Amino acid sequence: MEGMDVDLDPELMQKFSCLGTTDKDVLISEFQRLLGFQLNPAGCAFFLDMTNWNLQAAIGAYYDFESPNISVPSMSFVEDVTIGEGESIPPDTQFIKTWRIQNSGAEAWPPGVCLKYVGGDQFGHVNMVMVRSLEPQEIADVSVQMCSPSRAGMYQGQWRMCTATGLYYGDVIWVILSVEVGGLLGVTQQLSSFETEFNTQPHRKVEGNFNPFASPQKNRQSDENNLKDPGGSEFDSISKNTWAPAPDQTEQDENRLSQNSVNLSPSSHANNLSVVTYSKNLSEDQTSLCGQQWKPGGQSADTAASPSSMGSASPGLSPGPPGRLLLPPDSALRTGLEKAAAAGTGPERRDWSPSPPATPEQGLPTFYLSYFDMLYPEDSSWVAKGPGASTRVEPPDEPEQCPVIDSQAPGGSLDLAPGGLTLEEHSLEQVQSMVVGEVLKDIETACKLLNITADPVDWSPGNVQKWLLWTEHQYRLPPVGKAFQELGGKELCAMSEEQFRQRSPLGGDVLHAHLDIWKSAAWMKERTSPGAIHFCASTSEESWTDSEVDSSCSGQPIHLWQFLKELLLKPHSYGRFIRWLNKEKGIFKIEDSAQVARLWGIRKNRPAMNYDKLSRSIRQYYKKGIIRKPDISQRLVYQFVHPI
DNA sequence: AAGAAGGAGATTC
DNA sequence: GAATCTCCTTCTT
Repeated sequence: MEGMDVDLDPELMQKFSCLGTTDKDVLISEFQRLLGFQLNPAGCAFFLDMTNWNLQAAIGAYYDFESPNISVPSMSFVEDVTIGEGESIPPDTQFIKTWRIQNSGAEAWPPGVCLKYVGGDQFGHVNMVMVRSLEPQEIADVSVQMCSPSRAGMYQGQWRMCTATGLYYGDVIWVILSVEVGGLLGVTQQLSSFETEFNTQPHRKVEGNFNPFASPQKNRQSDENNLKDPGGSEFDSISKNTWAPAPDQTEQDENRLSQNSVNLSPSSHANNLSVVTYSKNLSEDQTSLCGQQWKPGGQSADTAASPSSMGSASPGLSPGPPGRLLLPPDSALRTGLEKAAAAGTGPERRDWSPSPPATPEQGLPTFYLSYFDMLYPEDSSWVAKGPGASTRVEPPDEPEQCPVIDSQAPGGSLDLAPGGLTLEEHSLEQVQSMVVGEVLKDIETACKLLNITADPVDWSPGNVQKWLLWTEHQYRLPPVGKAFQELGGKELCAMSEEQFRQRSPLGGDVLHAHLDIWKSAAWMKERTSPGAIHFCASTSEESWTDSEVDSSCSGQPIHLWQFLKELLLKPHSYGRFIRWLNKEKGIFKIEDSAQVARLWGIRKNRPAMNYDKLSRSIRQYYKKGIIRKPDISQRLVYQFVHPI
């Protein structure tokens, strides 16, 4: 972090000098302009490269690295004005969601800030509303016009304030929607609209006690129970730990530690785990660890800890206490995780939530520590014995069912869950097994996308290269180039960490750690289902349920339409690249054409793949009756002719 | 400028 | 030969 612009690696400088594409030049100039020309082009290129040439992410990275003391606006969620906890809404109903928020900082917000949809369900087409610059401590209501989904169930979406330069700040605020036939809220709102001016102006100032729909009591209770907390979301507490700790917040966090709050979907989709977060009063040493105290391979820590990878949390596989988890007791996973955690390398899970990933406040290392702590209760005071912590497990991607298991257990509770475990232990076990499941799913997904087996030992040199490319990309590792060329899986697995480091001084140890995770996962899989390591037979209920789509193990080359469905079936992992607009009708939208093309290129081993080519292939489906443009044609929106 | 549409030859399996 | 991949032109947003 320190001296980033001073001591740029000569190799990187060389790379920068070779960056000749117009696109990159444009990005560099735009980046430079947005930063007020504080940074030279090489420095701009560094941050852009680090963030996969995502301008917004690069800006976040820059502020994180270069300006730790920069004043970031503060925003605290005050309460839900409309759509409080326990209120239901009928399907397909327009409504206004209003939050009450406060500028909790000491400075007025900069002009041009907005509230942006960052994850979960969007409920309609609005994904952003401009918000007036609030003065310090000023409270305002922000409203968004939304429409409830057509199917009953629990839904949730996340929104967050964002500056004009793309810097996310403040609490992640939530829309929790219970859609029920006969739900009253929409009716209430509609009726109220006759009497009361609708709160549609996003920056309407609060006047008096105007709040036709609020149920503050319920909201408050709901906050304490689970999904939100009154003083700020879990993200906020994390962000404050990693960004700009506020004494008040710390105090609040400590106070909040008197409860454990675990929301688990009964379906226990392991995917949920990627968004496990918890409010924890991180000790100073933990916080400093989050701050990249541990630096594998010197510079790699800085590189790998790119904030671009921070907005996500995939735990990596971890062994637990022997006998408690299904992991090999002698697994090297802990080491691997520890390093991955400390390096701040996290898979680029852009869907889970308060993305985008590159906000400086979302310290991925913190998330990793979260998992790490969870899996090692003896090392931490998390659920089992902490003075308290709040853990949140997101509702599933398919939100038809989202009951909440609320383990509101005050510290020291000895409530017994079935099996004689304390409630905390029970929750911990649930979380642990979900973490494991999550990692297995990550690996499974990678296997399918890369068309490789799960067991690294079986990899051909080509597979190894794919895996390396994938891991570099996912974890933002410096490219290893030809360092592992010609190596097969066996050779790779036989290599020590030191050998990894020798071949790739900048990220070899992290690569080694991730390979360990794969090895252990394969080991585990073999133990549980001998001879079936290839994830062909999905065991989870939601994983690749559409068998016609799952061609990766059939030996047949995958079709583009199948690949697209694969991505769509994994909104948890790829929702930021491609997502359903209307699953029933098969209408989907490519949100990030470049990334989808890139994934397709990886899958087909076509490095030169781009959206132009991919879209041409999609268009070939028009006459075959596989994909078409929807009736109302929109850019990047397509429709499967025969939806599932 | 990016995306959409579609022609046409090349490539891969 | 099917299914892209690649390159291209033209048009639209």
